[in-house]
Amino acid sequence: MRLQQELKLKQPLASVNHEALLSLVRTSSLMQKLSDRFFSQFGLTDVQFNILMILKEHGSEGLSQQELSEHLIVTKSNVVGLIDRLERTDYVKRVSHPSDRRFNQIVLTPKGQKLEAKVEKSYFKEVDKMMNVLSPSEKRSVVKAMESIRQYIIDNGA
Amino acid sequence: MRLQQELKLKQPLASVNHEALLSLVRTSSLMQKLSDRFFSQFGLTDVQFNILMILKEHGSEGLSQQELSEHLIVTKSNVVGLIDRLERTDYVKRVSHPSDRRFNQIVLTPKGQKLEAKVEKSYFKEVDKMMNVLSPSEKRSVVKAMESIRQYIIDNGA
DNA sequence: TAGAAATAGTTCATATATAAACTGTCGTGC
DNA sequence: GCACGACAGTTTATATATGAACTATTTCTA
Repeated sequence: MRLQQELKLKQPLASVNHEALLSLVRTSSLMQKLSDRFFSQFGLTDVQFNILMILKEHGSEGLSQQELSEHLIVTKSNVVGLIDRLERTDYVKRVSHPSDRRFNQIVLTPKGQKLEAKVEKSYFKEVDKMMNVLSPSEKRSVVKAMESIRQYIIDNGA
Repeated sequence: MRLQQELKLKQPLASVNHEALLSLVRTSSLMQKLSDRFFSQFGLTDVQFNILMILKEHGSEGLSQQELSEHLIVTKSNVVGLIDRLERTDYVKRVSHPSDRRFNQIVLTPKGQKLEAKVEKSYFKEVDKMMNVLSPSEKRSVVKAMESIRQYIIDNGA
């Protein structure tokens, strides 16, 4: 559907720049909702699955909450609650760092590892289904455009 | 910066599809943060400004909370709090529909109109600055790609 | 080495978001 | 004309997110 209709605008969008921006924002908002629905099948949220994937990559060493907050680009205060909830469901645990008691090492439990492996399979299938609506050259073009926008944001003090 | 570094991945991304998806998600997350910082100058959030813009377009008739929730693609229960907060700061008001007391018509106050006009100018300048990192053909390509993805999501029951 | 600065994590107040259960109002059909 | 269904809005419990103020621990420095 055309963006103008989707946004229920009375007037066409005056600026191509605004149209491009809104089309990005709108699309990622819908992708968010699709992913919420997908992960809720497994009793997870998208953020929780993302944490499980990141922790899997870091094995038994795990990551500190500070490091996790940098991976997720969220504040450390947010991470407290995220880990609280994942600990309650026994998917991750906090392990005290042996030589620096300021740190928690967050690691997957066996239960968390099992769930991650199971969900990951399904997840990549869904990703392929969705992204294959784009041709290979469209994908490259999107990746490149997104990189330019992120560079602008970083240069402007993100 | 390359996505792999930004996401602090140990391994390169295995799939182009996943790379394209993460590059979208990451970019919109950073755009969100940039826009948070921008609107906080004016004591607003991005969502609040979006509501002011939508209401401006609908003048003295306003919109019901239900209609607003469709514009914003959020649930009606979310709209309750959004309007509560905008009413507290006197930027919008709830007006009872004259012939159907189930409806609230949400309209801008004069204070809200003034703020919207002021912020809008600045906002479009920032949008132009950011989106002009893309060439016209890149913008068209992004708009087209985003439309394809949204179509997929809608077809898959968004 | 004692005090200050830096760092990791937590808590609190607040904003945004959902789903489910609820209230109040309006129409329709019998 | 009244019961029932549909619809608008609200409330509640929960998840995600921020910034500011706080505690505990470690490190740096005077």
